Amino acid sequence: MASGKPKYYLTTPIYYTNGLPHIGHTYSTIVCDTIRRYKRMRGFDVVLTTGTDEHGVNVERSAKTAGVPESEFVAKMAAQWKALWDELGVQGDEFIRTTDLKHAHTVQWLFKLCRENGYVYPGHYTGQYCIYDNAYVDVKPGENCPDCGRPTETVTEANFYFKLSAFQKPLLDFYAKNPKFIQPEARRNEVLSFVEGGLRDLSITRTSVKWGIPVPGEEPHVFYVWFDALTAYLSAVGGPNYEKVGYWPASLHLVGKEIIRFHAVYWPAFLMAAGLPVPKQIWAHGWLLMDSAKMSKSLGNVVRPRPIVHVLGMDALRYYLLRETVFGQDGNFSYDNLVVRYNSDLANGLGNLSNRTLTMIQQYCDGLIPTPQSVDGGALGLIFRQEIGMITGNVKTDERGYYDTLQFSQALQHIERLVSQVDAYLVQEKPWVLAKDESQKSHLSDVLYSAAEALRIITVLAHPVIPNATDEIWKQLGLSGTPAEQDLNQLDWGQLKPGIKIGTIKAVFPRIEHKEAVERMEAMEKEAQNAPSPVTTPAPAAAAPVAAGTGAAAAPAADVKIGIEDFAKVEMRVGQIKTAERIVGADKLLKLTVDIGTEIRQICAGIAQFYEPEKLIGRKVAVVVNLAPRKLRGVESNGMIVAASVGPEGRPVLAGFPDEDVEVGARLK
RNA sequence: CGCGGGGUGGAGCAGCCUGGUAGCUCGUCGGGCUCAUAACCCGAAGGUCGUCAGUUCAAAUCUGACCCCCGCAACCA
Repeated sequence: MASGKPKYYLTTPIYYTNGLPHIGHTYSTIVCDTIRRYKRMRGFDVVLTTGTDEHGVNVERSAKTAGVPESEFVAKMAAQWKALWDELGVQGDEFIRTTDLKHAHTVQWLFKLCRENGYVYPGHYTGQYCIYDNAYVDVKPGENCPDCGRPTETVTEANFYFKLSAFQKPLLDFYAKNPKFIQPEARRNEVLSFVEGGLRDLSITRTSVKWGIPVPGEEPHVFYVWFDALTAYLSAVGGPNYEKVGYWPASLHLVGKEIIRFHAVYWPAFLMAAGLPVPKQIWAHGWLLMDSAKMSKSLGNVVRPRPIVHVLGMDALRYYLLRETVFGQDGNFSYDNLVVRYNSDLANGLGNLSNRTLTMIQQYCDGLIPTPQSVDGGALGLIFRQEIGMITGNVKTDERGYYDTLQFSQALQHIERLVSQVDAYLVQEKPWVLAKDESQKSHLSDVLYSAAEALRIITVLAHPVIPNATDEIWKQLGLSGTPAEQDLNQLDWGQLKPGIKIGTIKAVFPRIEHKEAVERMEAMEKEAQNAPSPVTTPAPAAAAPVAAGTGAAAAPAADVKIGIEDFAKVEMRVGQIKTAERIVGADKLLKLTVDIGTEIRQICAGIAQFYEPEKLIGRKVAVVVNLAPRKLRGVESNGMIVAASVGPEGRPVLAGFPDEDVEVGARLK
């Protein structure tokens, strides 16, 4: 560890293990891995931490559903997260689990420091608690649970508070002194206005939860989410011994925009309270939005990384995620686009260039890198020198390049341009013509040397994003070592040594038929969604999930079977709509009165966008009659009209009885 | 006055912070080349940069107002 290199510590979010990774988590992680690789090549001593957040009620509940102890449940989940990162070529240096012992020690230590400094005090948390879901919900007293609709109770529990309110000014001062602390700027403004609006103290422990890190000497208190999870960044690099290990404070926490507040407000406040150094920068990236229309009709339109990796390879996924969206902004994900990018940029672009260059060296130069008359590279060399500067910056002049500023799409666009330049250069110089003329021998050598040198530089530049393919090209060029070992500070035209014997030529990005590729990925995705969840399956046959590599599955608890006795609890009857009217100010809701045989009920239904109220009168529908009443838009609703949810947008279609005239009040079984 | 994102040639996007030739991928049309992964290169057609007003010598870019679209939340029991 002791090296003269500057240290760089970066982190992905610590992912919650209640579910399995989807494309969004993959995005965060791949970005971090790319930064890590880049910084390494830049001469930094880099540590990348990722990991899993494994505590809390949700895990408690999922484990119960799966019928396994919490520790077993999270161990399996964590193993799957880790396995996926390996498949994606992510080089995590630390994988921290919040159930790790060293993490527990760090959290307890941080708590102790905060408490000693007077920023922790015992208090009571009062909130609305859903006893059915076993969780606090964010509603007013008297309102029902937003998840299950059942009544909530006002519960008060003892817990410890963190004096966040004391940090409003210190935080604002800190933001002012470190204007780049929160990136991008839009997010910074958001956080600023949040903090300026005043900060309330934060409850950081629970007694209603068991699955958590115990608060020493204060059992049954356990630490609550953020105080636990955020601290993982610190426990990964030494915890209480952070000074000895030497990587704290973090250079960069990369997070999704939805959790910026916790990282930019709570986390620095905790650290300030403990008297510890705060991280240098928080970068919030955007979301990957799905064009759900095309994905799958079933509601789970979650895209997972594995099918893509299986069909196109991990480099393709990495490349696509970084090339297609502007870092920091929201982006779109689509299989169509992915395959188009793969074919145009990777197969036809870099892959083909590598192939044609090497083939010519093989054919015209006996497979040896030719000796040029001079190594300055002429016009092409000039362009390359410029572009190297734009992409990687220049340490000497302290200029920052696209990679340094996390403008990955720009960096890659410039690399593409270089590929294109070399293709044009080849067409212009026509080495295949020169090869037929003995007197052009030295010119031919110049041209093919330049092409090979260009390829070598491109390989180095692209390596942080597409590590596999660039390793392969490097080998095919006959070079020793790997692109990762190249020093980006020294990268320049003319460093390729003539006379090297090239390796075996092989397509690095074989072209793929568009339709077939998309179909294969969609089919795999679908299959994965239908597969039983590896953890929820009772009596896990030890074998499957981790090794099989098909572990992608619906979130646990999604496919739990119920017995007939559970179904019998639901009472559905035939009802006839008597009146129907729109509710003022509500786009989706209709207020209906429905005759269910024994009485006439008022029921709200979210179908206003698809059904005219007048046309509903007299219609017979299926009604769930024993549902707890709930107020919607201020209007009481006593039951539910049964409807099918059609299409990706979930358009409601009322269930009905077309075959026979049924009697109002008849029970559905 | 709920929060946020966006409206740029046929499609999908970049450029906007740091005003000054409107760029990329796909598609279309024409040409070239044959080393290469039906690839690659060159050229062409196609854009009032949502609307209106303002600032400026100069606006896709800055300011203001407005119109429209999309997420989330509310209202889908």
